[in-house]
Amino acid sequence: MAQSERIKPLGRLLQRDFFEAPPERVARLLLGKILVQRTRGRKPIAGRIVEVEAYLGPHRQPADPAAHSYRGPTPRNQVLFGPAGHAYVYSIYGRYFCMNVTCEREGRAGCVLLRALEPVEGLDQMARNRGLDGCPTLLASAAADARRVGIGRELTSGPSRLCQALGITRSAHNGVDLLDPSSPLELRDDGTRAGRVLVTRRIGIRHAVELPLRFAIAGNGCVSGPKSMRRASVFSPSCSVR
DNA sequence: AGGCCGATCCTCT
DNA sequence: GAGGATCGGCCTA
Repeated sequence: MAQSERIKPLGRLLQRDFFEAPPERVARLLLGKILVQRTRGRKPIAGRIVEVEAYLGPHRQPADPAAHSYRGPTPRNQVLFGPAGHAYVYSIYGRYFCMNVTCEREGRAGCVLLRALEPVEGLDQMARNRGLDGCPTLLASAAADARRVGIGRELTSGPSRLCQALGITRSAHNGVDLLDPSSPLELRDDGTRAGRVLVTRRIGIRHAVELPLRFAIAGNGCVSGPKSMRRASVFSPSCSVR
């Protein structure tokens, strides 16, 4: 009974064909899904995906010069050219990691960057992983007030923050299959609908700045970025909120 | 609320 | 040898 109660709220594993589609499509579909991190002998850590960005493979026309795959396969990005539904984890600025989900068939390097989660399970462990456990006030209110107070933003709002909260690293997680029940990282569907979706330009890039490839659950308090990037008017009217 | 800055190191040119 | 899909602290207002 305790087992089924623990597993049920995290839903069922996603299927491969879910990811064998263009990244713009997979990005929207991933909103509301759950990322679960399992470590042997530890309780699972889980968060709901509330913000993502799509990066297009070099086979696309026009190309996406902001994508890591833009100049073709290299040792770092080879996972992107492999099969769909795997984790591409890379290090950035010497201190942090970011996690992507691979899309499309093998040979096509589209992917989706996870930019923010809403904490679902293991909030205390997230706080420890983020180094926030020195603050008793934050820890005490974390579980109950995650949505209202904003501890959720501190924990998992940002591509590197969410990796830190879930203990995701390149050495441990780059290339893992997200659809394998024995994998340390899983993507699951508990039936939650994303609702209205905010569409904007992508954050923090220098090339192809104008493309509307960032997707977030409209109004969700865990979405990252400055306030201007969390409102409905950031991009052209035709693609702001759907 | 928003802007600037430094940390810090791996990857590719 | 340059630069980056970031973050947190500090500043101004």
